[in-house]
Amino acid sequence: MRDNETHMSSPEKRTAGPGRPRNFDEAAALQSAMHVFWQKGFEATSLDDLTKAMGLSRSSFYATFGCKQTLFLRALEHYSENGIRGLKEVAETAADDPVDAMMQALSDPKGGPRGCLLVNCITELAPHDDKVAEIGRRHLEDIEDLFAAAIDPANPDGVRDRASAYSSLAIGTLALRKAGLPAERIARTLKQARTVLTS
Amino acid sequence: MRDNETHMSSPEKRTAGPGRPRNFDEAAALQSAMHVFWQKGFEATSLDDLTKAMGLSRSSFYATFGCKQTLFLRALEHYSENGIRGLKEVAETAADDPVDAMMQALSDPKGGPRGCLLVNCITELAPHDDKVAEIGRRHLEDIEDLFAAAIDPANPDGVRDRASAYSSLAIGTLALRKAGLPAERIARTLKQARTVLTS
DNA sequence: TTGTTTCTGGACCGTTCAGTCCAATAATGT
DNA sequence: ACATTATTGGACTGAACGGTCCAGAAACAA
Repeated sequence: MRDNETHMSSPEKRTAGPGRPRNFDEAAALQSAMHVFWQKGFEATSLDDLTKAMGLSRSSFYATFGCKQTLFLRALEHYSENGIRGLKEVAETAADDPVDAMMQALSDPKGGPRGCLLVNCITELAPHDDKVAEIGRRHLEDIEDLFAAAIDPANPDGVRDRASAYSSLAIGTLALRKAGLPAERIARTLKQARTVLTS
Repeated sequence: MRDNETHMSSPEKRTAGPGRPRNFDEAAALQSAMHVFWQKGFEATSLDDLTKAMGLSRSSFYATFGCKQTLFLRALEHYSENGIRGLKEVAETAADDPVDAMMQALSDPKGGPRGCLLVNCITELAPHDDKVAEIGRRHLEDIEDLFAAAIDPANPDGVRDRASAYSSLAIGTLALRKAGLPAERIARTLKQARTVLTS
């Protein structure tokens, strides 16, 4: 993505009528694409990577998703929605210490060493791509909101700043993971920092 | 960088002798290259970008630096050395509260919204490139060492974990910056978190 | 079956990429 | 001045990129 204004050919709306129906699941394809972007980043992901992972021909790809950039943004939205919903569930499930549970979930995401797709994309693209920055900002704010809601209401001092600190801390550990530092040490760090930040 | 094993043609050692001397400063060229990588990342930086910024012809470029990948690694090393030295100076200068000074410096680096070159590269490349991961790991550990040394010796409990928490926190805020969150809010968050983490 | 509509694979296009190569040039020692 | 050596710019290469296009196959309604 070297340029903000891409060709952006939009997928023509096809009238539903008689004729061959598509034999792939658009949502599943989107999910697959998301995983590729997650693993390789935007620039390093080629159309061959995408079509192969999605099980689509190039034609179907462009007819359905328009262009790489459009698909990418949809994948980011998809990731964000799923991630925030999952994080909310984590907080609700671990009602005894939702903040700690959220920190663990953020720091050790299901994506494994791939980290958080949106944090990756913020780092790679946000400074040069407004749309990515926008989605990223909203994602981060959603996370902060969840932290703010999970913070013990008996300790309401500087809730917003503490929520921000929690998410920054968790996000920061992703870089440590990616650099190859042992997960065990990171978890311990997080645990310790959390007990201190609570007070 | 789609592949770990690149062509890696090494720059032939030129015997010093009579003949035209090079009329550019290798260190300055390296510095310029570093800034380009810092701004655009590895993948998005083309050789034209590099040669233009460095003021070199393609021939001189390859004769001097071998290949893009090699230059890149040298730029990372250069950045790390400079950064760690600068951070150490920050800590020594602000002797009253070196931890706070370091956090500020890390969170609001001279690179501005570009964040930290090494954190960017860890995010973009470390999972697929061992050498980058190695340099990044060392950089992060150096930062942690500086924090550990700066922590009040009257409070020696869990020094290592606290140092790790400080750097994670500072590094995490870089993502917030890149996503476009206002610097003022981030600084406030950091300040508040720091006062709590000290206790 | 026939007609219609949509999907599919692969060929194709123009651009850009990292890297190579060479004739011309410029700075040195003698 | 001359021979020597390294630098320089720019042309070039082969591969990979994102995106387009089309002929044919496949699935529906009738």
